[in-house]
Amino acid sequence: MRIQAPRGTEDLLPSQSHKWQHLEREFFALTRLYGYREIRTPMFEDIELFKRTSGETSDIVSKEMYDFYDKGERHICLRPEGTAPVMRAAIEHGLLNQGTTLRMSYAIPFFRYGRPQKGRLRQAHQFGLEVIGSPSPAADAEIIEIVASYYERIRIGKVQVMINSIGRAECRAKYREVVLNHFGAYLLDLGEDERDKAQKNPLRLLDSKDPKAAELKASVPPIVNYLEDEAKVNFETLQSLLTEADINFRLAPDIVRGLDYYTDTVFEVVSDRLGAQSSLCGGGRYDGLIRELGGPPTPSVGVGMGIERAILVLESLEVQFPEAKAIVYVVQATDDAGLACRTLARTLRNQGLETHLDLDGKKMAAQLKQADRVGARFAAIIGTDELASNAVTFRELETSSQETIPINQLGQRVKERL
RNA sequence: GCGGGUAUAGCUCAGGGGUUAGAGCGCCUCUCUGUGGAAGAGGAGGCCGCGGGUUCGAGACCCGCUAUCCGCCCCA
Repeated sequence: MRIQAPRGTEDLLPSQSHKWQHLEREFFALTRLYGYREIRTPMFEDIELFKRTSGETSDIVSKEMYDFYDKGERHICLRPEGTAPVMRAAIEHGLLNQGTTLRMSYAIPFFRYGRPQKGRLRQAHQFGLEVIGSPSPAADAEIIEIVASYYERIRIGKVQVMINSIGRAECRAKYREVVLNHFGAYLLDLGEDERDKAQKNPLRLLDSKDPKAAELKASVPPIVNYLEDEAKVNFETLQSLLTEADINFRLAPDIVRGLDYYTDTVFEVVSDRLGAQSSLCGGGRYDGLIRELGGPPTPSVGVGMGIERAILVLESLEVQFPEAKAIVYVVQATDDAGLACRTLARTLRNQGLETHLDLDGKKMAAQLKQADRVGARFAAIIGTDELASNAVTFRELETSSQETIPINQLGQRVKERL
């Protein structure tokens, strides 16, 4: 059988890579303005890292880890998310407690062993941001503001951010009981999945799509009614900061998120253009995570934004991506012009112009065809005639207009016409 | 991990037991010996996803596998 890409992985082809490059450029340019610096961590980690942070009963850990044993019998996991590795690195390299708030950005592949479908891959990619060391809701607001402004900047448009607060341990313990009591006897009517959730993490009953559960959850009092005083104040402050920043947000009592490490603020942005995998990005605060990993208690907040999903939305909106267009195609019209053509191509490249040259001794017509095909704007033609007068025929492909000019004026002429 | 659909040329897709498997687009050559796109003519290109089975005969029917799509679970 012919070897194909592993299940749930994708090749990024040359015709598509400009889209990714564009999104990456915009992401790092924008976040740099807020003081974020890129961090790169390994693609795989000791599996314990994720077991400790995401929670043994979370879906990611219990069934979606892409793990294996290496030749040294180490239990390795391809990272299923971005936050825990960054925190591990921050602790390991002593980035904490240096008297400043740490802001880090990253663009990474991550891996989850699930059943692929549109917008869900085994190897997917995300942009991530982490603000480490600030307990303030201003940090939450900053992250959300960046996310909203990023989606606007890449022309997904003005998005609505769904926010919620799930408080801390005390609040959640109380709220677990509230949810369980509320569902109470009806639990028996629900499906196996829902009963399983009730066992492991009752909060997750709230994002169930089961019709009966949906009916029941509508009448559960929202978790924000049970927040600790401080959590409550923070959540209110966050809302007023978002209002002040003109962010379009909505309270979403049913977003609870699948990872154990979240505290207080959780949020996500969804799109109706993504089918079942509707989440464009998700994030929240994780004040306990660093201590869980053996670091000093360090309140932090972060977000992960799906790259494939952003591109799916942009494609469905038919947004045009800036495309790297070939600029000049140097055409060798006669056999004696080889040296002149190669020299000209070098000169143009030294002037910063993308320049293509036929490698295979194709006929002139075929070279022009190539020029057309690679999307060149101009052809620069040299043959015996031009050679004699140190000239070049400068042709604009779209209009078919051409003129013969001194060869040393070509670079400037091209730049004038761009 | 569960349920359902799909798999034929580079791409989009027809063909539903019977000789040498088709179309459109794309590609190559020529008409056109220093000029791309248009038109015409010619041409190349298929383990019909993989493996097994039924049959005189399988691209077609059956089973398994793999991949992909849709939904569930879950999430980016």
